[in-house]
Amino acid sequence: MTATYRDIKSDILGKITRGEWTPGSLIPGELELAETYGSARATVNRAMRELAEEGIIERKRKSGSRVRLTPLRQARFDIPVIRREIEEQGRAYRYALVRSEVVEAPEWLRARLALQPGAQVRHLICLHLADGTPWQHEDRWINLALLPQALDADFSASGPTEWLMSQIPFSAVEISISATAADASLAAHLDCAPGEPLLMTERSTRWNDQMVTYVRLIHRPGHRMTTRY
Amino acid sequence: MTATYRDIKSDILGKITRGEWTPGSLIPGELELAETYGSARATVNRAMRELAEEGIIERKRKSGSRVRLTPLRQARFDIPVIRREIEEQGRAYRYALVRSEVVEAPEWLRARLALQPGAQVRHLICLHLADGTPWQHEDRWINLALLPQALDADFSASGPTEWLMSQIPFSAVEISISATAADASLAAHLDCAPGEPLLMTERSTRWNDQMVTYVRLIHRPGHRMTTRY
DNA sequence: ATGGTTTTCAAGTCCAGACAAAAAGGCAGG
DNA sequence: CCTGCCTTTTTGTCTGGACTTGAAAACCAT
Repeated sequence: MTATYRDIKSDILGKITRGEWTPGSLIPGELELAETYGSARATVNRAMRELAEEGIIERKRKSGSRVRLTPLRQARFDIPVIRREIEEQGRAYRYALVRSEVVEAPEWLRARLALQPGAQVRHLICLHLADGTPWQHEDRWINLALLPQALDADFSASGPTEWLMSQIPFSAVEISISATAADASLAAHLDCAPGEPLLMTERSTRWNDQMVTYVRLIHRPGHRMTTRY
Repeated sequence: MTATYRDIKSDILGKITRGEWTPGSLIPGELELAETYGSARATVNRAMRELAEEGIIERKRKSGSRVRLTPLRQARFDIPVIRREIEEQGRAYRYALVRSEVVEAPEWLRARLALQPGAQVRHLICLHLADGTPWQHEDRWINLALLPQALDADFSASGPTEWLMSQIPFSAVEISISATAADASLAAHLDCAPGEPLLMTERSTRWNDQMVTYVRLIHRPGHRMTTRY
């Protein structure tokens, strides 16, 4: 019958959304709240900590907790494993390897991955399809200095993403989203008009301060990433 | 000198990224870990809980915790308050109201906001500029049935986003990102070529199952949303 | 075998108390 | 007035103990 940290959390959130505690105002201290809710301070602490993580309130030692003036909105998108994303829609997933080569890293990639001049990379272009229609275009570069196994790996049957997940642990990732226009090759692969606006996700994966792989994922025309909270 | 939950967390993460504990494998139980680290179970619990939140491991009662086979990657983007985003770059923020009208909600908006036929909405088009160059185009619709104050509010000096934050508490938000092409009007406002691919963020804000506002934010050409982890 | 019931185990939560660490505010000396 | 030190307040974390809950597994009767 006693208050759970969830109860406390939603009660506080209620007070904020109902306007009882206005943005910028100071929230009672943990000790006081623990008393009013009849719980331990640790329980109040957890409730408040989670609210802070969610960007609702701001906490500082000595000064106390206050309602954020600008509720820091953050969107969390799941980066799905593409095979699963498609199969969960009840559609048939198909993978196709468009191109595979081992080359010296071009200038722009060297800059991005901080590679030595002359470094070898494996470059792959793949297509992911749902019920036969193109879903995503994958342009993948793998650092062979760090992942020599990638030289012999066979990507004709399944994509490099799944292979990579079994090969490397990761330590840091940078994701970036932007819009780009379809060039001739993209248009052909994604079955759309040249110049069509497309959503692009770029991802660099790092391990111990070394870049392992860089991928440019171009989504099918009209694709949208959605999240709710 | 004793292990903190952070120590434990990073040690476990290390074991996973180094491959000592492989994807799918079972992690020792909290009690056992507490013993090996010489800490209380609650401390181990916090470490493990956070790892689970971050999608590194998967926990189930009775079965125990195991390393996720597909490390659920999720990207978290901060949705900045635009004024601040620009000012933090040391650039001058400027706001301009392009258009303001009160109209009957068009069909597509009614469908999206679940409005009654004939419902009145306030429609605003604004521009946010950094050092005089266009940064973001805001196309905002406000439900007047829910927010009648919006009828009289003056948006000529500052944007509706900041006004709204002071007016409504929020309860649920849906954010969606996609790519779109610049039409003639967008091209003129954002100072780019028609047809140029642009990143678009759409946001619907709800309060108590009623749609309060819908906004379509079009970012300047070349804009990218980035996150790291 | 089959389906329902009980056991058992691991995670989930809570508590009361303790100490640590950050930071604001006050105080003293220059 | 400024500077550095000390005190106090508040959050941050840890402990060792307890009870709760969900789900797998074992048991039992059909």
